[in-house]
Amino acid sequence: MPSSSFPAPSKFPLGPPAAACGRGHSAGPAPPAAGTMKSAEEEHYSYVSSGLSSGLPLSTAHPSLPAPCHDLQTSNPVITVLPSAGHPSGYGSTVDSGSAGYFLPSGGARPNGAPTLESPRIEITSYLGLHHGSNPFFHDAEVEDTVPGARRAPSTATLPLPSLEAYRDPTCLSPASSLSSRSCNSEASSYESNYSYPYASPQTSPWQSPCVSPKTTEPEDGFPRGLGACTLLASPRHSPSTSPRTSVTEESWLGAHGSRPSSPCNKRKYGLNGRHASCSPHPSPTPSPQGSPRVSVTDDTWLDESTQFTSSAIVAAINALSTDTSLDLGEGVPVKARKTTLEHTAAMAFKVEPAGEDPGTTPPAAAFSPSDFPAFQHIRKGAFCDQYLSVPQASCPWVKPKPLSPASYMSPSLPALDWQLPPHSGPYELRIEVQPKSHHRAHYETEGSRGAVKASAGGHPIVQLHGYLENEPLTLQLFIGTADDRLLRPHAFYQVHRITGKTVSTTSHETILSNTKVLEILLLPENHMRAIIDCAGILKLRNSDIELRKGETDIGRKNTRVRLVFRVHIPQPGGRTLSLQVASNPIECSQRSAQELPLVEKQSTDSYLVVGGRKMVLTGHNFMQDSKVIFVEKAPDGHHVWEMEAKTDRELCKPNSLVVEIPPFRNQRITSPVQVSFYVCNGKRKRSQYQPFTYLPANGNAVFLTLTADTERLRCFF
DNA sequence: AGAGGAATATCT
DNA sequence: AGATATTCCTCT
Repeated sequence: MPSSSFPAPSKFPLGPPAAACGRGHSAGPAPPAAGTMKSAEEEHYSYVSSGLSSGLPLSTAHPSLPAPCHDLQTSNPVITVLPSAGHPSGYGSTVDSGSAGYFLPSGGARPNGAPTLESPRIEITSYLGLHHGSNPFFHDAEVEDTVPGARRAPSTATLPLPSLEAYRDPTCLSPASSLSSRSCNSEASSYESNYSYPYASPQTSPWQSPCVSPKTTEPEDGFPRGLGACTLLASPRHSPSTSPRTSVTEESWLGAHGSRPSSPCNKRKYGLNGRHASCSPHPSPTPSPQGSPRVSVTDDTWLDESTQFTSSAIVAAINALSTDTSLDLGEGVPVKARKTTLEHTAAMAFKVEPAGEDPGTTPPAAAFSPSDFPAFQHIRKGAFCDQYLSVPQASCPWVKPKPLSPASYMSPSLPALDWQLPPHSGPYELRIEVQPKSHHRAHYETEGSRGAVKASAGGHPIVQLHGYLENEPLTLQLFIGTADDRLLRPHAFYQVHRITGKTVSTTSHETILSNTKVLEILLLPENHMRAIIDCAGILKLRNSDIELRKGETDIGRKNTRVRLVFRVHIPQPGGRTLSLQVASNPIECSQRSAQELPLVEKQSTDSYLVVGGRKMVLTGHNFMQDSKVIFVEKAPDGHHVWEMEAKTDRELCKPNSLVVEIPPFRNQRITSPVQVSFYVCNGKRKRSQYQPFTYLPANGNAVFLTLTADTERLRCFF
């Protein structure tokens, strides 16, 4: 089994498409402009194309689809995909066996396979309500492929869409869908997306239309892969004509882009107007409540991964779903406004909301089986793509399609990237043997690569699949996922960046699922199904670009932590496929992390003359350009304290080191011992920035300055 | 390419 | 004013 292939990405690089799917469908952000939206139905129709294309399996391809599972089990459900062809039912429905279940995010499939939603059409109502219907999260793991037809039903659902628009700026309205970062993601999963499509998430619909630019629709793109779906079709809906946005061409987009909007709002507006004219109008003064569902996650918030599967996990999941969509309770405060941190709390609580939105969660997807709507699959991409604002490719270099690697194959039915999968099932366990460093500065498209993610102890992360005894190599997929407290999903603001070169020992192949770039790495039996991940860097996309995408509800500001997400699809007897997934520890991707509190690990000497003006070298971490060293003298009486800033010799400073000149002590006339200490501060920050640095000598004693009788020569013993 | 640092630009 | 986000520069 080689690999899985991803559906072809759509043309858009950025594409929200995928995301769109996920989210949109599910939760649906409410489309701001209703007008723009097409009816859900339409969407469906549009999709029509044939089913998925099949992937091309290489050796083992499995067409099967993922199935959601219900069980939450802590463990994780596994998803198996059945190849079956045919029937629709399966897709989300059945649960399969055992193991696995995995959660679907929003989808609503039912265990039995029946999609939760049934009606074919999607109603897009915007309201909050939502429902998701059933909990989308859990579905049976296995998914069978069913016939396309079968599945379709799912559609049903009304997607609750919150009013998405509201979400960000009233004016701007973004598409809303909330899903956070994932929004895109959702799409990412191609399959699912497909499935989801039918639903048209609220968000989707509305936006889509506008979005759909003709081009998007085009298949082109180049991505032949899998699903090509995108190509799909230009579904009618997409037809440019239809959509207002048509007018907006990339160019226009570019133009807009070109000059980055300074503020998000502007951008958005721009986007809206331009693209979605319709939207603009809408901007209801009142932001729709729902607007953005997603609460943005802030740094603060994230939880451990572990939680995800626990009961709390469930809750979390729910929250997650809701989150995105969430309408804020309040009102339509733009998501951004909200900002992260807080939100959690409150937000979460109620989040449950409409499911749909969350891309990440997107349960909906699960619900549908591709089979049901073959066409959809394609659609999804296409649709999605369209829906999102297309980003100029230029801006999204990473989007470029690449040739399939041999290993890859497209399987139409692999679980969407925002589906929650277990790390182990039966004899198999996908494990991260060596975790990545907790910090990796991502690079912007305007910069050169900043290299591969490394392991904290040097070297690179290592992933291994245990329990696999076959002789066939498998494809390990890697994408950048979120690290917040909501369900794991592709990160909208970061993409994995493939690194090649002589220093890279692991070859990889790049594909795009939905809006998510995925790196495919072979796991070879001869290597014990173990791979050294030295080919994965992290690309940061501009917040403003991503936030403009339709359906994207996450905000990028302060959303700088990610996780490396690894997946493997193991063919099972009977044609099913077992999908396992494991995520790394969180990785802080901003430069600022390096600006955190300075830490002195050691100083150049432990004893030397300090007569005014001796240089001392401090080595540690997080020293910055403006780091200052403040010496503090405390008189014997303990009441007289003087602080003095040491001069820093920048020319002699090297990374992670500070060369400072110890200032002459004020109390030179004091003949008794004077306690001296110093601390290092970065930037202009004051309190929080100042990190009283307690210098502790090796023996654990405090720092004392012993003044000799002659006082001219002071000896400092640390 | 791969880093590290920092100037600027943008929010909050 | 501060905190963050992006873009630039420089160096190896």
